[in-house]
Parts: sequence; C-alpha cells; structure tokens
Amino acid sequence: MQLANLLARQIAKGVFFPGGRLPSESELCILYHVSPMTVRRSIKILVDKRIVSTIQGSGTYVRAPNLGGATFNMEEFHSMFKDKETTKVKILEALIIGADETTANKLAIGQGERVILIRRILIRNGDSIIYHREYLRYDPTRPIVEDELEVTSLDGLFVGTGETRLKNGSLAIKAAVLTSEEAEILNAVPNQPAFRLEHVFFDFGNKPVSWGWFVCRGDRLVFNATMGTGVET
Amino acid sequence: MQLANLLARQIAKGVFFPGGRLPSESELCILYHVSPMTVRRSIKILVDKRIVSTIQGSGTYVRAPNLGGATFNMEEFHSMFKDKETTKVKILEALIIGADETTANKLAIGQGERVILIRRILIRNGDSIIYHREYLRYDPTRPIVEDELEVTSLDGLFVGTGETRLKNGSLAIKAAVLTSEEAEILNAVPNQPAFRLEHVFFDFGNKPVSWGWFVCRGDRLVFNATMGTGVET
DNA sequence: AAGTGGTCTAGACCACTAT
DNA sequence: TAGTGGTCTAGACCACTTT
Repeated sequence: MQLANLLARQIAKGVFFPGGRLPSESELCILYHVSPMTVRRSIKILVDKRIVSTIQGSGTYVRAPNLGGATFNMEEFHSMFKDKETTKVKILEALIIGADETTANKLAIGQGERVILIRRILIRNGDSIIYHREYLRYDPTRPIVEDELEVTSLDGLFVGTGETRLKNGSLAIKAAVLTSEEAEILNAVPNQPAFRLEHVFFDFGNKPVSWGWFVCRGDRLVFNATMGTGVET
Repeated sequence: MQLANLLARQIAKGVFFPGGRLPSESELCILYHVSPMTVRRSIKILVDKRIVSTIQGSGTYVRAPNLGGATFNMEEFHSMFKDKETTKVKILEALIIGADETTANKLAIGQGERVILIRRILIRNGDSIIYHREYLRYDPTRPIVEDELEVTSLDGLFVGTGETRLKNGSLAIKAAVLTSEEAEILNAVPNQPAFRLEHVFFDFGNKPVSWGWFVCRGDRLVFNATMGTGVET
C-alpha cells in the first residue's frame, strides 16, 4: 500500500520520530486526498509491522525499535532442505515400542502403551545435516502413520500436504549439545552447540498425535529477526 | 472480529478442512448479512494468522498447519526480566578499548578504533540469569552512550525509551555453550548448552552504532511458537 | 463470460481520551 | 466537548482465474 510505504519512509527518515505522534486519520485524509478507510488500512499495515501503535481516543504513535517486538521465523531452517534436488530423507528406523514416561506425557497416553518411533536423517549433497526423531500415537484407524512414512522430503512437514487433518501444533527451540549418537550421525564432535527443535501436532480432537524433535548443528543454523521499519532512507 | 472468530472455529471443527475452499466473499456477505468490507477484513485477519490463504480470482483456501509458518517471539526471553521489582542490572565494566576485527566489522569502523565496551549482568532474586556484552561506536557527538549507560533495567532495550533515535536493528539466535567466564558469572558449569542472542542497532544514517549479545543458560530459556487456529473446538 | 479476491470511496456511528 | 481511533455500511471498479 502506497500510503503505508510513504509513511514508513517518512518515519525512517526521521520526519516522525519514535514516541512522536502521526497526523490524525482525518488530517491524513485531507493531506493525501484519500478516504478514511484507506488511511485506516495504511495505518493497520504499520501497526502489524510494529512500526507504530495506536491508542484509541489519543492518536497514532511511532514506536522505538525494541527487542521485544522482534519475531523469528523458520525460513533459515526451512531453507536447509527446501531444495528437493539436492536433499533427501533417509529413514534410519521405524518401529513400534512402548512409550517411556516423557513420550507418554507428550502424547497423553499411558506409559508402556505402544507408539511408533521413526528416526530420520536429512541429507544434503551427501552431508547429514538434520537428525529427526518422531514418536507417533499408535492408532490403526488413522492414516497418520502412513502419511508420516510417506514424508520422504521433510519438506512435507513444512508446506502441509493438504491431506493431513492435523489441527494445531506447537514448536519449541531449545539449546542443546550433541550427544555422542547425534554427533556420529551428523559427522560432528560430541558436546558441540546445537539446536533442538521440538514439535507436537494435535488432531481435530485436540489429542496429541505426534511429537519429536529435529537436531541441527549450531554452526549451521541461525535464527534471524529484524526490528524497525526495514526501509532505506 | 466476530466473523473471523466464527470462521476460525468452523475451521478448527473441521467444517472447512485444510486445502478446502471457503465460501466466496459475496456468499459470506449474504450468509452473515454483513457488507463486503467486513467480510474482507475478517478474512484478512485469518490471512494474517496464516490460517487461510487467498488466491486472487480463485478463492480463499484453508491452510494445513505447517512448520514453516510458525513464528517465534521474544516473550519468553523478555518475561525473564520484565518484573522490575525483582530484577536489576549490574554493570560489571564499562571502558574504552580498541576495536578487534569482529567488532570493527560489526560496527563498520577501522580495526583499532576506539569503542566502548559495556558488560552487564542481569540479576533476578539474587540469581544471575543473563550476561550482556555490548560494543558501542565511540562518538562524543551522540548521546547514545549516555543513553546506554542509563539502561539500568535492560527492559529499556525492550520497550524503547522514546529518546533514542535508532532506526533499525537485527537479532540473531545462536546455539552456544557457556565459556568458563560465562559459566562463572551465571553460576553454571562450563560447556552447558546456552543461547547467544546477538543484536545490532543502526541509527538514522543506517550506520551500526551498537552490537553485542546476551548469554542465557539453555535450561532457563525456550522459544515457543504455535501453528494452526489456536482455537478450541 | 462469470466468478473470485484486491482496492477504494464517502460517508456513518461508537468508544475512548484529552482539556 | 471536541478530537481521536475502532468498526461498519453499501456500494464501485479493477485484476485475475476458471470454465
């Protein structure tokens, strides 16, 4: 939206500085010869970008860049294996086991109940870059297991297949060091810094049906975020 | 917005399933007796939440939950010291030094040029939880240094003071292990998993004026994200 | 050609804030 | 009480996709 970009540039240039107030919506209407709705949507764009914040009855204010407003995404992580030409997934193991305490808690089942464990490894250009371990609820009436075993590119977990009926999920980034098992798989040394990316998926009954984690060497992954207008002056 | 929530609940219940198409905007107008603009804004809300995606000329489609769409924020990190009653910042050191190679690169200055180093420690309930190291461009004409030294609550870095005129910033989450120096400060053992949160701030001339990093024990910090509607069925 | 989402107009009324 | 942002109406025209 042109007006939003215009205002963002002005903020970036320092015309409106952090803490300062923007012209009121009705003023902007007159200044730029647009309707109130257009002004409102422009401002909404800036609010979404956390560049300004609005206070009803008071005004629209320019935010100072602040760490708290930064958001990280999975782009960096995803980019590691979105190229289907050079990456492939190898299933190291897929077997039925009894749930240990952690798995039982995560999947909301009883300890010792049967679950499916899948261990995968993601290879790019012959290099093992991600180790994935996933525990699935054992439920013959659901096709989730077949779905999961068909995920041969891990990219499926990222784009969504359109077939799975999973409702919600949660993700957690944890700091870790490589265990000796992981280090061997990832061609690294034990105790090296690493990211552990845990995930839980829920179905439409809000039951957890899958949990697991990715392990990636810390020297191969960074999560990035930006603050501020992101506009060149 | 009521209509947005209504649609989100229907999606969560499985009325519209991933990959499926929502009723067209004009149909929703008639169904719920609202104006086109209202429908559009409702759908915009769902688009922003990554629950649906729109394709011009084709329709509005329900997204499958996917890892790639997840976003992390700093809430978890910020919550560690937003309580001003129990947390305080101690400046361990503040001195002028010559820039090493890394610092020179980060601040876009010459190696050996003078920079200000500030080492801080964040204490909550007598517990050292975050170690902060920051390098500032030495520029007597700018008040940034005084500003920074006045940051006695680190929260200032998060909410923005309204005084600083910093324009943009970047953040990076890296996996690390505690050095022996850090371990001593944070009452932990060396080689323990940790997060290193690097930041760079730029002023209105797009010059980097500050860079540094936070170190936090991995067992005290997790970054969380959610996928899907986040709605109870 | 018909239907879809994308953008916009020119207002209206309301809730809230400032003075 | 005047001014602010928050929400909404009832259309309009356009770009794009589908058939």
